[in-house]
This record gives sequence, C-alpha cells and structure tokens, in this order.
Amino acid sequence: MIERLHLEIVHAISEHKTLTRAAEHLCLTQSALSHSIKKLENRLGTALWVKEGRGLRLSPAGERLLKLSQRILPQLSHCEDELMEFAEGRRGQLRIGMECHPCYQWLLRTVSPFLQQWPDVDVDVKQRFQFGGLGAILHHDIDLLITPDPIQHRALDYMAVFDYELVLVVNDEHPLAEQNWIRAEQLSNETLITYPVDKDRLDIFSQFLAPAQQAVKKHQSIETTDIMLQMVAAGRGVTALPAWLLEQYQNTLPLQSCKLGKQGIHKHIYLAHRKEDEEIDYLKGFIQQAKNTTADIVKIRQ
Amino acid sequence: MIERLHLEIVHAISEHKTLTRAAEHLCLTQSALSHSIKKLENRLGTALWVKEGRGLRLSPAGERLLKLSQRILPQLSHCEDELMEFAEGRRGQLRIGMECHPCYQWLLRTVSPFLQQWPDVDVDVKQRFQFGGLGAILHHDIDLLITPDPIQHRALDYMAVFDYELVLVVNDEHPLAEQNWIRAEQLSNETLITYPVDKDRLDIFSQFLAPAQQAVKKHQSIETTDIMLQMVAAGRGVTALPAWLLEQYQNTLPLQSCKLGKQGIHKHIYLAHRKEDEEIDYLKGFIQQAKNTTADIVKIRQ
DNA sequence: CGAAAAGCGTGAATAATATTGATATATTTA
DNA sequence: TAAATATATCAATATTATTCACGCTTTTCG
Repeated sequence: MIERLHLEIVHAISEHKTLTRAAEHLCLTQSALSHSIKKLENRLGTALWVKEGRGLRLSPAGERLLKLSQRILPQLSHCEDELMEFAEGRRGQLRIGMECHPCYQWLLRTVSPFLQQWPDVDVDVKQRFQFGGLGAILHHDIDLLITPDPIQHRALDYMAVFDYELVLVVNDEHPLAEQNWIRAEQLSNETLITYPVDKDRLDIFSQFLAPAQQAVKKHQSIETTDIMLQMVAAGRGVTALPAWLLEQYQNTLPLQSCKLGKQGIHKHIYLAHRKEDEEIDYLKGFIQQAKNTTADIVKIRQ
Repeated sequence: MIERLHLEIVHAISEHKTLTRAAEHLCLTQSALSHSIKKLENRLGTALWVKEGRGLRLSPAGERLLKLSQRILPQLSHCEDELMEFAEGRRGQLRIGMECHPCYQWLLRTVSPFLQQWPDVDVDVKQRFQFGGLGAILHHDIDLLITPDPIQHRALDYMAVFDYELVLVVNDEHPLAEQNWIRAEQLSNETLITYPVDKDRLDIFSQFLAPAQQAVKKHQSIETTDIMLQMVAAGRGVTALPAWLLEQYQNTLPLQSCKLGKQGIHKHIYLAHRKEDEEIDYLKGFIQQAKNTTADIVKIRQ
C-alpha cells in the first residue's frame, strides 16, 4: 500500500517545500505528483498534507509518514549500494573448508593479503562438516575446500596448491636427531604432540603408525604451532609437521627432522571450487593469491 | 529501484519455499512473480536466487535483500496501522496552549479522563508562545487554546468553558479574613504568593494592584497549588486563586477568602480551536470532556 | 524405467496504472 | 488589480504489470 515512491515523495516535498520543485527533483511533472498524492490519501483515508496559502503543510499523519521515510529510505539505498557491489563481484562471502590441518599456517598466509585486496568479502573458515568436505562444497555450505583427496566430481574443479613432505620434528639432543629416516617402532617410547583433531585426520597416525600397528607412549594435543615447537625444543616430545613449516623455525629453535619411513610421507594439497563459481572475481582472486603464497613458500625452501 | 513489492516477494518466497506457493499468497500468478524477479535481477545486475533442483535457493545477494525485507516490511505495515488510526480519528496529537495559569487544575481534571477515552491521542501542554496564544493556534503550533481573551478571528471558534471569580486567599487568623472585600492598598504590607509566571499574566497584578498603582511587600512564587495553600494556611503569605479551586481546600485547611475590590474580579475562560479542525473526533471528545469537567465543578460549588 | 507431477522460464496479448499536457482555481506579491 | 506562483483536475497517452499458454527440467512414484 505504502510504496517506496510515496516515501520518496514525502521526503522530497518536505525538502523542497513545494510540489512543483519536488516534482523536478523526482523527475516527474507537478501533475503526476499531485495525482500520486491524492491517490495515496484516498487509499489511506486521511489527508497527508493540508493546503496552506498556495503551499502545503504536513498533517500529523503526514509527519508520521515522513518519519518512516527518513528511517527507511537510507536503508533502501544503502542496500542498493551493497547489491551493486555484489553485482560487480566486489562483495561476497568466501567460506573455506579445511580437511588438512597442517595447512592452516599456509591458509593464514593466503587469507591475510586476500582480505587486504578484497575488503568487502567476508571470509569464514570451517573445519567440521556433517557430510564431509565434498558434501559440504556440493551442498553450498562452503565455497572452497582445501583437501588432500581430490575426488573427481563433474561439478568441481581441483587445483594442486602445493606438495610437501610430512617430517618428524625432534630436538637437537634427541637420539633420533641423528637418523635420516625412522620406522614406526622407533616412536613407541615417545610423547607425540599434534594439533587437537581426530586421529584419523592426522597423517602421522593414519599413514605411519596405524599401518605398522604401532602406538606412541603418550599423545598430547596443542593448538598452536609455536607452542608445539617450543615443547619439542624443550625435549618434552616430538611432532610431525610439513617440512617447509619446520624450516622457518630451525633458525631460532634447536630442532631437527627426519623422514617418516624410508620414502617419507609426501602429501599433495588441492584447492577445490564449484565449476559454476568459476566466474566469481574474488574467488579467482583467492586462487591467484593461493598460487602466490605457494611460490613464496617454495622460495623460502630454496 | 528496490520496491516494496520486491521485498514482499523475497519474504514470501523465503517463507513458502517455492515460487508457485509464494505467488498464491501474494495473489499473483507464478508467471507474474517470475517476471518480476527476472526484471529485478536484471536491474540489479546480480542473481538473487539460483536454481536448485526444481526449486530456488537464495544467493548471497538475495540473503542480503531478505535481511532488508525483514527489517523494513514490519515497519511499513506498522505505519499503515497507525495511519489507519489517524484515518479513523482515533490517533492524533492534541497540543494544548494555556494562557490562564489558574486553570491548570481544571485542565488536569479534563485531560485525565480524556486520556482514558482516547488512548492513542498524544496530549501535550504548552505554556510559552513566541507570538502569543493566538499566533500559536493560527500557526498550528497548538491545537487548542485555553484563554481569558476570546479575540475573534474568522479561523477560530471559541467556547466559554467556565466563569470564576478570582479571590484573595488568607489564613483564618489573618486580619483580612473578616473582610468581605478589600482594596489594593490593604495588600501593601503582605507577602503575595503566586505561580511562577510573568506579572502581566497574573490578574492580581494586572487587574487589581496595577490599576491602583499599588505593590505588595514581597512577591514569592511557588509552582504547586498544594504547597502554595499550605504556606498561606501557615500564615506565611496570601494568594489569589479561583474561588472554586479554594473551596476544595477549605475543608482541610484553615483558609478564608475575600473579594478583590467591591465587585470582585470575574474571569471568563474560553477554549479556542480552529474551525477547520471541527470534524476531528478526538477534538470534539476533548471539548465534550471539558464541558463535563465544568459541570462537575459547578456541582462542587453548590 | 518411464510416465506423471511439481517447479520455473518465456513471449505475446491484455489489463492496470502512472504520467502527461492543457487548463482551472486559489493565493500571494507588487 | 494584474502578474506570479502554486495546487487540482480532466482526458489522453505511455508505461508497466499481469495473465495465459506453453516449454523445459527435475523429482516422485508405480
């Protein structure tokens, strides 16, 4: 019943004082405005303006409507601005799913410059999915998936982000520090420190200890890489991390690494997105940023 | 650009899940809805829904629009309800101007039942006017004027509300308590207590003391009638009040009155309203209530 | 598996609505 | 009192919204 145009009219008349001038600003004729007003007043059953001399004055009901227009019109035009940003691909949300916990550091390095570049894109990182990472991206619960398992699907595109080797990290004085590579049995008397996620999502368990049917003396979880490595450096346990991540700490902490098994554990990490999203600018931007981060990491390694 | 209909559509689709069912609730065909949507999406340059199976799912831009509609639609319909009340004469504002300070008690007695009867009418009482009470009512700064001066004007109607005599109030023990009437000179050694308004708006000054070129020993102002009369009863001064108002206190306080001058000062109080407002229900209601109050007061006097 | 059902999309025709231009009427200004 | 400034109204027209009929896709169910 009360349309946006009516609010614009109330606002314009209150600002420009006369119907005629308000009409100009609304790109209408005075006649059109007069008609609109009369029609609205008839529908509402109450006058919104009363004639005063050769001009108009708002009635109490009109004042009420003016108050409404002052509250609502800015909200409408602000929303339009935001939708314009959606249209131009500047605004959006990027929900990233992670199935690879050691990649968290890598993700942070990618997200940080991305947020600078796309100030209107909201980034969210999710780590738990009801139907797995694949289900999540297909059900639109997330928009990007960081995963070690590039399960092919017609609706998805995968991009190899980076390869890394998972290595055992020990302190300089540790007996294993001398070893080039170790067998699972050699961890049976160690305290193993990991991120706080399920064992079957930790490669050190699923790809090294479990196949050899071995266990560690003690399993301890710590959230942050820094503290984890401080603990290892202090001889309080060992951990498994991507080699490139360890390399950055070796200057400042007395740490050594060795391969897990004779061949070592080599991981390939992929970034998945829905094919339908491939034209979204900020998504392309994120993928580009991911490549840059990877290149930077390769540089650090060399 | 974003019209109310669009907000209704977003809301209805989100509530009823399918275009077809939403269309029913909006009293439109599915086709009309589909057209409206496509047109809006084209104008905004972004999809608001994406097809999912045989249904629709909101895009991020659509979610944004839904949020807007949830904020705005209730405001619009609430405003419509209020305007409906304006149309039915149930809602409004009644700004009352007072040029007669002793009438304040009378006004309170009128306003109180009026507010019960018209719960949606906002009453405001003003006592200061830039261009006088007459100017105020003509300029629509107030809607009713309570005044002792019924200056005729083609745009105004006056109604006599009540007559009263202004009398001097003294305590039982006071020398003047014996007098039937007094001359201005007899106040020259008294403390006069009045409401805190300009002297030229106090009849005791403008119609009694000033014509006789007399002054009082001391002039003190007090806001409330109760305290004023407590002071008089305690022998701390004298005051001038409408006779009917005094009568209500004489049961509980030791007070006497005497006429101001041989004839006494007789006042006629009028209620003015603009002729154009004469059809406003709640205004008629107020005037009716004013008559009732006056009748009640006459009863009390008898 | 395959037909039926449930949805959405589109184009041309039509109905509804908004807008205009010309003109009338009212008020203020000079 | 004439000129200027406003709003109101009418009939004609332009614009916009809505419908109807049909096509297409996906899901459901026998």
